[in-house]
Amino acid sequence: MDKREAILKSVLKLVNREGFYHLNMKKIAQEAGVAAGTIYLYFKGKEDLINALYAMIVAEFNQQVLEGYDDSKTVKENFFEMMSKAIDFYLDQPDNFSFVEQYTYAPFLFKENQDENFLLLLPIYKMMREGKTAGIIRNIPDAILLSLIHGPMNTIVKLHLAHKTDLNKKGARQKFYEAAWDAICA
Amino acid sequence: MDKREAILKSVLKLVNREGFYHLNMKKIAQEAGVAAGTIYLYFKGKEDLINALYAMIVAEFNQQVLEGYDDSKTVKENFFEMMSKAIDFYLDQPDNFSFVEQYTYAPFLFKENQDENFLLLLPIYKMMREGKTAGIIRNIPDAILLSLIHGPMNTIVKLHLAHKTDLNKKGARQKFYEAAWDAICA
Amino acid sequence: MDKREAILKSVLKLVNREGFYHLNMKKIAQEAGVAAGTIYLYFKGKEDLINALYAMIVAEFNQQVLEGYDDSKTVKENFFEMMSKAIDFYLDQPDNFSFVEQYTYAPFLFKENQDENFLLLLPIYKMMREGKTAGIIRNIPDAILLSLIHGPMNTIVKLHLAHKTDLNKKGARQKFYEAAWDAICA
Amino acid sequence: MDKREAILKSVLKLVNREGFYHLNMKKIAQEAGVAAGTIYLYFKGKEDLINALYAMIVAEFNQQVLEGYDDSKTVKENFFEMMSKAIDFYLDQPDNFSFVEQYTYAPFLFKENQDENFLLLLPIYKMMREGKTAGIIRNIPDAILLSLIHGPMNTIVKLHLAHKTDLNKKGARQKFYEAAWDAICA
DNA sequence: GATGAATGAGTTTTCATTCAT
DNA sequence: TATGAATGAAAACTCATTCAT
Repeated sequence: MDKREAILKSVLKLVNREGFYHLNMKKIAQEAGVAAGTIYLYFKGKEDLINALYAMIVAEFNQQVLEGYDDSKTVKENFFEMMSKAIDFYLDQPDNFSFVEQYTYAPFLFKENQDENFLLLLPIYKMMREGKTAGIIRNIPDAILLSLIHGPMNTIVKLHLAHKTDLNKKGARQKFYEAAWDAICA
Repeated sequence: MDKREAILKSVLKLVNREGFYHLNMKKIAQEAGVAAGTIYLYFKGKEDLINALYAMIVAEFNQQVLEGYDDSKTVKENFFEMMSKAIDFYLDQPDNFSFVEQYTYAPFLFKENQDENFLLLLPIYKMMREGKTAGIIRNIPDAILLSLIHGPMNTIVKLHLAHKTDLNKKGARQKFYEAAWDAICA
Repeated sequence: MDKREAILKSVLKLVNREGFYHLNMKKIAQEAGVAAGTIYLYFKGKEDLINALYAMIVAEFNQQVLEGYDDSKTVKENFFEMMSKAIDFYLDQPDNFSFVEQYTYAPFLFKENQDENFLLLLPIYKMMREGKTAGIIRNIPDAILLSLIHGPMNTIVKLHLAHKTDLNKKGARQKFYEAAWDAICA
Repeated sequence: MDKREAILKSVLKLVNREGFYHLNMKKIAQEAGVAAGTIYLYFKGKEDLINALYAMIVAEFNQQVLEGYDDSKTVKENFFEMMSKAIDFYLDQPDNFSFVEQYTYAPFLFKENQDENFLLLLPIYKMMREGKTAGIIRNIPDAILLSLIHGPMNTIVKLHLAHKTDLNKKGARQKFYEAAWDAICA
């Protein structure tokens, strides 16, 4: 495998397994099967490495979620589709979820710009605006809508990954989507 | 002030200001106005200190949220009341929010037991069960309900603290409560 | 002994014994009989440590050389006295010489300000100006005079320390002073 | 250009620009426009490279300085000529000066034999001995004479390169030569 | 000959914890 | 109780050198 890729993957694995706190360059190198110095051929340092990983995940997430978006479908259908894609993304690669959560809540850890926390939410914004224009989605502030979409999705994934629920159980997701939809539909 | 208290408060302040990653015992001592060694008179070590702080916040949170709970009120009233109390808790002491979020998403950082992540959700569980029994709340799995309550609350506080919305604006909270309620009511 | 002092002395010893190139914090700590981390209690880092040592030596040198200066003496007497004091300074503490030489010729190693290279020459400037005013010293540019004073002194010390000559041999210094004086006197 | 040559030149440039301390093989390679590994085709390692460069400069210096030497001229004329050639050497290629100085004062850095420090002084020794034999130069120890010749020359070049004086100014050199001569002539 | 990715030992620096006062 | 200087293990990072291509 490409070494840069291997290093990023090993960070992902380690952050998920042991948390940011226990992450160190030696472990990353070992997990990736490279020498410690090799990391510095691909990244300026720990910070750069972490940021690069976050950027990669965000890009993949947005791409995958927006993939499900189809202008010819109804807002509700798009909402369900996006929820579905987003949940799939994290369920397929649970490490991504853990990493993103830890990254998001680590103020000034590895980022200058707090706003990038919200990069992950871009697909949601798109849908929200279209729904409000069409009068299908409640006319309440964007931030509130956002919280009603992102919040439940985030928490349900967390609960699933903590084995507090099983989103793969038949009907489970449908119920969730419907309920979440009721919070935002006009 | 009591030294133990001062130390806990300074952890809270520092985690919020600089994040877990940049937290260290010297800074904690300085911020608290005590000597580094003094911390060890009150806590076994860094881990114990962090855990003690988390426990303290959880206790305060649960107490404050459950304070608003009144068996003679309707489920919806109790829901609104709880949401309100929970949001107040974090808006009054924003450092608590940042700390709890970071603590929660730092797997195996300072805790063995992942379950304590969910200690904060105890008040919600109480309400949920009563509402379902009374047929007022949707008969869907607890975890899904939980995600529909905790998720939005969590996200809206985050957005407020990031100045992406203002929960103190007239009507803002009411709209939020109503929407969140629609997601869980039968 | 004072630990800060011990650390500075051990840098001096090591730079003289092995050169800047082989200097490292571990060796400094060992030589000083302290833990590696202790150095950082007294100095911000390696750079700060080196600069502090240089500043200390310059201060000692200037103090010792100017001590011999007496306004009631002739310029020539003062010249001899200063040469003598300067040579004594380095012969008594030969490590100082090696350190200062290496520091001086290490561009951008540990210093921003190239001008501080010339701090050591302050006593010479004083004497030069007075001698020129009195018409006893040649009326040629300061820099040339400086080179005729500092240059020989510097080289003779180097040769002595390299055992190429012996400045303690009877009459040796006197001959040197006289010759050096002939270069600058009118 | 010849690669070996390019590598040597790039060391010279880098040592002058950033000092020995910041010199490293990667920078050398980049500056020379070759791959890091290529250096090892021409030199055994860093030490060998540095020593080769020093040897090259010494050879060039001695050749250039001795070029001006003419047995049919007077000792004084030869002295002036040598001073002139030596100063020209460093003023034409200032990097040489910085390199030689740093090399000289880095004990045990790259050389076993301290005596090679004095290789540069060979031309001076030649003149000195002839002058003493002829009774034109003071009958004082060689080392003292050496310090009176090499010392001022060294310092004046340093001051010139540090822009503290200008040896190209009309008459400047002549004054310097005369003064330096007065220190050594009988 | 030439490359430059890879190595890993070595370096600087940090920091939780201890302990003499 | 309280201190804070001191520790030293562990962390991030550097860099001379090698070697497969």
